[in-house]
Parts: sequence; structure tokens; C-alpha cells
Amino acid sequence: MIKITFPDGSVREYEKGITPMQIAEGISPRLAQDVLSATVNGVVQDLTRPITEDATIKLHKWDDQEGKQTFWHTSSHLLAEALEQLYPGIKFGIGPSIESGFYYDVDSPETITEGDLERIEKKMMELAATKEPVERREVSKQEAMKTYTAKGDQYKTELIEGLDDGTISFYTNGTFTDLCRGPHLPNTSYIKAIKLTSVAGAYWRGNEKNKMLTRIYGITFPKKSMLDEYLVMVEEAKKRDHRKLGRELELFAFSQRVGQGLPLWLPKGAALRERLENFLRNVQKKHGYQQVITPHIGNKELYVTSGHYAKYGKDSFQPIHTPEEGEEYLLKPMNCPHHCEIYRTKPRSYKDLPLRFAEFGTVYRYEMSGELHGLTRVRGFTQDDAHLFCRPDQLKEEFIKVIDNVLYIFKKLDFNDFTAQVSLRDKVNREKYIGSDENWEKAESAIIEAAAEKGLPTVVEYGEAAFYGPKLDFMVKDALGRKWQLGTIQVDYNLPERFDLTYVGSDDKEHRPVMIHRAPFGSMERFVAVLLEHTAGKFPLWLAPQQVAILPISEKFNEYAENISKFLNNHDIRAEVDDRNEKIGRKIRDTELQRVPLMLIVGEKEQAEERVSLRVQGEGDKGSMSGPEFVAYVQERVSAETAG
RNA sequence: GCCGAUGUAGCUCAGUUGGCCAGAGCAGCUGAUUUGUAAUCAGCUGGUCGGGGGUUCGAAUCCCUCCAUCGGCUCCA
Repeated sequence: MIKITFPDGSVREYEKGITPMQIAEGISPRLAQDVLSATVNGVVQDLTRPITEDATIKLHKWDDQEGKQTFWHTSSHLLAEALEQLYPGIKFGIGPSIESGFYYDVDSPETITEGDLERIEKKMMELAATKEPVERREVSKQEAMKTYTAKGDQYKTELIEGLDDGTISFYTNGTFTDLCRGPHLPNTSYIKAIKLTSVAGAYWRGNEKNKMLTRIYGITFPKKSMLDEYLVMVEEAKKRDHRKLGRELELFAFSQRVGQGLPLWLPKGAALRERLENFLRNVQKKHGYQQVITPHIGNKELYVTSGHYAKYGKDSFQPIHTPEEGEEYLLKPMNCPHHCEIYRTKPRSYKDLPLRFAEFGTVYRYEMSGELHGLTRVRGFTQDDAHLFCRPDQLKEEFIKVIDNVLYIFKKLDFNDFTAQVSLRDKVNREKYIGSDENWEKAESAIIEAAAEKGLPTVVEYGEAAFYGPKLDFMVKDALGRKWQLGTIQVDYNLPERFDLTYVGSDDKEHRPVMIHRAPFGSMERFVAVLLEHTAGKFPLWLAPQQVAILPISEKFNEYAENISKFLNNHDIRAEVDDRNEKIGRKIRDTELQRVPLMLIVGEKEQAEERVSLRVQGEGDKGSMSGPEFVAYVQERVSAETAG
């Protein structure tokens, strides 16, 4: 007999060799139906694997991530089986589950396009319905190697070569056998609904020097209705896509003639951006930042000094002017070197520090054409940048202040769904970075301590640091689940050294300051994109490009509407009259679609009583009030949104 | 940059086994209507069918090439 400990702490005895599935059956038939995999002594495994020693166990159903992962992993094997039957001679790379679904990388003798997906789905459904058992088999490394050498599959043999010696597991479903660690569902009949979502190219092992394989993405569900829900959700998400909203709300546009990845800000977008910039400016002013302005280009030598030129790769930098003397100028891809030079304009005392230079600095980076994406990835963008120069003893305090700042800014914009990522150096690959190990360790521990002190929910990522220092990055997801980095805070001991920045200490000696790079939004472009998707275009009142639409019932009341509009404009309320010759229902509809937060309807009654009828976007009629009452209402709402 | 797909009016989209002057809805303009909480009616304008080249008696439709966009990969704010 063995002892099995459950998550609630209870312990039960079972015969040695019992499987998680049998345990589930013993608890309830319902559970046995729902369970997908189990964590046994910390390892997620198949329901059919016998347990041979005392163990803790947790059964996974669809509601936990482990259950879903198992489900989707088996789905990827089902996909592979269908592919092998439909495309004889196809070779397989890897086929994992992902956050939402799964994919399989294949090297197919014949091109697979999106048009083929339906046919593959059908085949998968067919195979799933036959309730193929998914069976595990353990083999030696040699034997595994022999199998795939015989099959002529260079991808699998390469994977096996990379594995540790010892036993290797194979999983078989129907006619398909795969090198795989598992775990898997007991059989394929759990899979009731399948949607293959896209095909894409993906480099073998993620290296662009390798061959490009075809990656087929899909998602599956244990119930047909869940797939329908999922598809509805995807449709809803598409409606919030900032690229669509940006066009509909006339915020920004792109022009082929201007160039790829170079956004044009339309009047409403520019107004929105200006308001965001003013908001940041005010926050920064309160916290001792000084606004600076630097040129859009810089001498190449500047970037050679900073190290960006060597590390960033010359390709990112487009030389814009090469005078005869051989000087090269580059469009600036970052603001830090310029700010370092501002620091150097005069001797600095320890009493001056910290110094905080802020700039809405427009930078240009040559992103690869396939990478451009709406406003989230562009070639010209404006960072809400600032560089703080402080004494080493001030570092932690300054860093924490910056975190507070970022959190305050996010909170004001009702931005609560983000994760903080501590981005450290790669553990092995050290030549990507500049600066001494000692400085790196100091910088890394400063970030880790500060994040811990603020109680931020963090994830640590190795290899994600900037080449000059570690970062604390704020990550968010867009409407379609893609992750984007917004704000960033970075500790840097290296640039001060490269630019030979110094301050005179109380001991009358020269010391090296430490630098903090920070950008709460990351860039205005990306932030506006994410804000658009976050709010679905329904900006808070203080940010809305147009706050109030005044809608006359008929043209007869246009003049009264104009008077109201002037009155509101005089109170700094952004109001416009819809003086079109349209019926009121039409005006309301158009205004609602433009996401204008407040509507004032004026007709005969209002004019006679010198009042306005308020309608709130998405909420409907709120009754009538006088002009001054409405001004007070708006001011109250705006100050509630911006206070604190 | 790479793999795949797409590109028809300002927007959303019809039209492709190659064939009469390339269509619709919305938007825009003009007129009628003067309206009470999510689309009033009528008429009109608008397209070198992404650019260039080719095949053909004939190309939006087939081929080549370039550009842009979309989904990914790699890279990054």
C-alpha cells in the first residue's frame, strides 16, 4: 500500500501501482470524466501512469492551466497525426501547447496554406472520434535515435542529441508516434471541438540562420459550445483593435507615401496625446524633473561613445548626412547619450544630485518590415523619457520613487492589468553586455530589492536586460492577447562611465553618478495603442478628444446650441455642436459610435427654459439641468478622475 | 529580413473556368424634410481594380516583379 496526500491535506491509502485515473474514479464518476492530468510529487503526468510510492497528488481539470496544457499538448499530437496522414513524408519539429492553444512546426514536402486548414481540421475530428488511446513507451536514447534516423527526420534526431542520456519517452496516438515528455490525455476522444487558427513561418529552434518551418496554430475544446464562445470572444477583441479604432475615431493614420511604420497623428489623436503629455509633465514637475530638449540627430561619435553603435548593430542606424570631412550623423534611436551630454555641461556637486532630465524625445529605429504593427511597433516614436543621475547612496530611494511614479500614472489611467518583469542578464551569454560584473550585480540587486520592497508581483526573465543594465519592465497584453512592454525603469552604471560623468563629493573628490533610465509609458505611440484597446476607445472624460456633443433637435435650435458650446468652451470644456440636418436619433447614434462621453440635447423645451438635457454615452437619458449646473457636473467628474 | 495570405471608391465588401461602359451599402455633395434619445427620403459625385512589366484579339481576373497590409518567426518601446 502507498499513501496519497491530496491538496486539502487529507491522506488516503491505495494499492501500489494505482493510477491517478483510478483515484479519480474512486472519488466520483464525474471527476473521472473531467480530470485531464495529474501532478504527482510535483511532476505533471498522464492519468494512466501507475504511482509506485507515497505521493502528493493534484488532479487537473479544464479549469486549471495544467489541465488545459495537457489537453492542448495532446491536440498538437492529433494535429501531427492528421498531417502525417494527409501529407506523407512530412517531418516534424516541435509541437507544444501555448498559453491559448497549441502549434506544431512541420517541414512539409508540399506547401500548407490557410486554405488547407479546414481539411486538416476535418481529419483531426475524424481521428479524435475514433477514441485513439495515447500510449507512453520508454526507450533508450540509442533506440530513439535509430527510429528517427530510419525515418530520416533530422529535426527529431537533433532534439534527441540534445537530451540527457537515460530513458526517453515516446507517445503514440493512432498511426503517429512522437518523441515527447508528455503528459497526455488518456485518449483523443476528449477533444470535441477543433479550430486551426493560422499558419505561419517559424525558424527551426528560433534561429534565423536555420531553415524556416511551417507552424500551424490551433485551439481545441472539450465542448463545442466552448469553441463558439471562444470565436465570439476573438471577434469582440478584433473590434477593440487599436488599428481599427484609430481609423474610426480619426486619431492616427499611415500613408504609404510617407513610409512604413511612420504614424501620422490626426487632430483628435494629437489632442489626446497632448493631454497625456501634459499629465506626465505635471507629475514629473511635482517630482523634481526638469524638462529638456535635444535634437533629432546626433554625431555618430556620440553613439560610439555610448556603446549603442557597437551593440545595437549599425543596421538600426540610418546615416542621414555624411559631410566631406567624414563626420556621420545618425537619426537618434535613443535619448540617453544626449542627456549624458547635458549632464556634462557643467561640473556637478553631490548637492545637485539627483538630477532628473525629462524629454518627450522622438526617436527613430529601423525595425524590420515584418515587425511593424499599428502603433505598437513603429519606426518613429516618442518616448516619455527621463534620465536620473544620482549618487550611489540615493539609488534605491530614487528607484522606488520612480516605481511609485509609474504606479501612480498607471492607476490614474485605470490601468491595473500589467505584470512587472525583472529583466536580468543572460546567465551564460555575457558578451552581449557591457560593464563590470560588479556594477551589474549592484544594479540587479537594486532592482530586485526595490521591486520586493514595493511588493510588486514580478516575474524574472534572464537575458532580457538592456546591454548596459538590468530593467524593470511593465508588460501588458493587447486586445488579441499579444504582450507588449510599456513602461521601463533601468539602472545603469555603464553610461556614466563611458561618458566619464562625475560629481564632486563632500570629500572634495570626483565620484561617478549612477543613472536611471525611465519611461512610464514606454512610448506615446504604444501607450495610446494599449489605452485604446484597454478602454475600447471610451476614454475617461479628462482625456476624451471631444468631451461633449451638443445635439440640436432641429436646425432651428442650432443658434442656441452654439451659445451653449461657447459657454462650455469658455469653461475649458471641449464641446462641439452637431449642426447637421439630421434627426436626433441619427445624431445620437453617430455620437455614441464616436465615443463622445457626454451629449447635450437641446430643443424647444430646453431653449425656452434655458436648460440642456444630458445623455451619458452608453447610459442614456439623465434629465435636464442648467448650463452652470452642467459645467459643475463636468468639472466634478474631471477633478475626480485627475485628483490625487 | 524570412514563411504564408491579402490588396477593387474615404470605409466595409461583391465581381475571377479571361469578354458588354467595374458594382453595392455606408461616408461625401445637392435637394426635400424641421424632426425629442442608436441610421428620414430622393438624386448626384467618386475607382489608372496597389505600382510596373508580360501572356492574350481581349486582363480586376493568368504569369513575373516591386510596394504595402495582415498572421507569425527573429528583433524590440
